[in-house]
Amino acid sequence: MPELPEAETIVRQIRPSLVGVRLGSVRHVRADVVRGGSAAALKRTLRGARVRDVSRRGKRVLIELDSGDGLVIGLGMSGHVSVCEARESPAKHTHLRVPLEDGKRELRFRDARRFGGLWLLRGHDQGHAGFKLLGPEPLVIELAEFRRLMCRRRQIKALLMDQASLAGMGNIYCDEALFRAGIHPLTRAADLSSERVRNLRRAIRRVLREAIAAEGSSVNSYMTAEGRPGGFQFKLRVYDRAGEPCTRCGAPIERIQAAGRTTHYCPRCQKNSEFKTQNSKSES
DNA sequence: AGTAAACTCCGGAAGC
DNA sequence: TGCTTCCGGAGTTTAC
Repeated sequence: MPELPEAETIVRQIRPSLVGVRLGSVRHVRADVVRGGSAAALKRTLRGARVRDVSRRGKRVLIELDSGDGLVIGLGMSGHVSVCEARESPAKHTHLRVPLEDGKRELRFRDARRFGGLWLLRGHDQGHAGFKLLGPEPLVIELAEFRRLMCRRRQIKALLMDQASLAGMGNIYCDEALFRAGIHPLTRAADLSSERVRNLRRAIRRVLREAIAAEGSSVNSYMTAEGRPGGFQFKLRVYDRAGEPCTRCGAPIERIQAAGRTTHYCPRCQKNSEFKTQNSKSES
């Protein structure tokens, strides 16, 4: 599932093909995949526009135009972005095709499950555009601000996954960061000691940087923009490893529900004192 | 107000 | 082969 490292990988790969390039007329767009703005407005905005930059916000890809407008691509859980040969026959579930000015290549967006989508950003509402405001970037946030975030009473896992609190963490990297920080996923954020908060921020930064270096995790259908699988799935320590031995202590990794999500953790390495941990209803 | 849970969208994968 | 079930990012709704 594409999260911050996967989005970052896609951005790095398509950026060189797009920056400074003029877009042609939208060749195909599936109307109900356009969630911010209309398909007609999207066509009008993209046609003839020059790409100023390609960047990432949280787990979303942002294509900024010289006009000041922009296109946000949300990847959902099965979204794929690529710049490919225009004559290449489009894969199933391709919802957006935008030719580049050379006419030989195309920007494409494909998303089988359609949990992702497209948002048109008008110059004046950068950051909003129909979807909830995003929280700070986990690789940028300073310790003091991170501490303020952790003052809430929510479960730490729910808080980390909430895009309005922190932008870019999903199920995989949440579990991995909590493991590295030795924090039980059901702990209330406000109950974390000062030292644990500092460790958690460091664990988040490390796991995200390592995952970016490996071009993301291919656990389901994720592929880089260049069509290759990432490499970080081989370095996951708890995610999708229920029953397998902990890489640190050997205890079997457990799977529970937290914040409505499948959650993996080591019961020995991520043990918080009892009064700091909420009881799980669905321990398996 | 803050938190949490249920429901919704959808198709691939797994299980029977 | 064909059915049913499960899963999830995130918005919305509902309930404490």
